[in-house]
Amino acid sequence: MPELPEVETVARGLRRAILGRRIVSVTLGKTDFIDDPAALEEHLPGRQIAAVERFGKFMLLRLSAAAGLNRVPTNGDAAPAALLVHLGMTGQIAPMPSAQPREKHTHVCLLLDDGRELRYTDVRRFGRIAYLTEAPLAEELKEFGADPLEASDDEFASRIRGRRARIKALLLDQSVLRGVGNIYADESLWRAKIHPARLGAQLSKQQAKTLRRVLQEILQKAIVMRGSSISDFLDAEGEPGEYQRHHRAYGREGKACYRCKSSVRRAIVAGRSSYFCPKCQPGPRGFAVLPLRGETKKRVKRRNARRPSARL
DNA sequence: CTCGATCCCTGGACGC
DNA sequence: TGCGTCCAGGGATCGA
Repeated sequence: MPELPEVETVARGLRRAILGRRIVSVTLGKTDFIDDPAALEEHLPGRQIAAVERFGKFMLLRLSAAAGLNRVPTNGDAAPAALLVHLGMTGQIAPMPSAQPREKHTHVCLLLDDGRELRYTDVRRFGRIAYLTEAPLAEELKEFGADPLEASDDEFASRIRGRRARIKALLLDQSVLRGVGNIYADESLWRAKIHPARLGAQLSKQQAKTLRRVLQEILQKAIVMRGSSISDFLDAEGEPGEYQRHHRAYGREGKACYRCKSSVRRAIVAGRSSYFCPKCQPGPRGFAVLPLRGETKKRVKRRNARRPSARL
């Protein structure tokens, strides 16, 4: 769920919190989502966190040469490197007092030189962590598309309008644009009044232009609001975001469209639940919309039974 | 090139 | 109450 705005929020928090700190030691839990766990244990201790960057949905902890060494390292640690961190669906990363008990599903702990621990927790382990030196890192990053906040009109249009894939699939494709996920894809398509199943090549120049503009506006506003907390997203300070209150399509199945009051519907596009207004965002002929799975009397009754105060 | 299907993983919602 | 099932979805991978 963490997409560009959420990752940007976490990266900014980390920048404030751990920039310049030195890593003292490494403790690992489950490691099946880590590229090369042994490399973390071997190369992180002694390194200084020189920068925290966001690249699409990745965070990049830039590591400078091991500090204060009285000998030349023989394992390559004199050269710059980076820790690549992807939060997947449920990843969280934050510095904590070492004395604080570790949360369940904590899989990486980096003890810092100020006594705190930078902890990575990830219930579902859809995230990814990798220690990379410069060449492999460059190799890794070159596969990705444009940053949606930086792409020009022309670049955006050429990446979208030259493709026969569905616009939703293109927005989600990290090799086309880096950082957009399911929420911000649906939100930008709603605002641009484009159905998610339209083909990239089908968009007019004007539609591509509009889509780029609203996508940037939405991402920027979401960053200001510190992202969307729909499941369990928390930033590096442990705070939820606020942008979920501004969602106009995502998760609003059966609710009234903010523009035309039609019922927002859901369909599977590019293998993902996609929310849109069937009136504002007309779809290809005969495009299948899923039957509403909204409120049944039974569900309302059940919820009220759990939370009686919800009726007041 | 593009598609859908399948897998990874866990917890919460739901139905019976 | 408890148990089984489905769903959430970013990404990799594979076959059509």
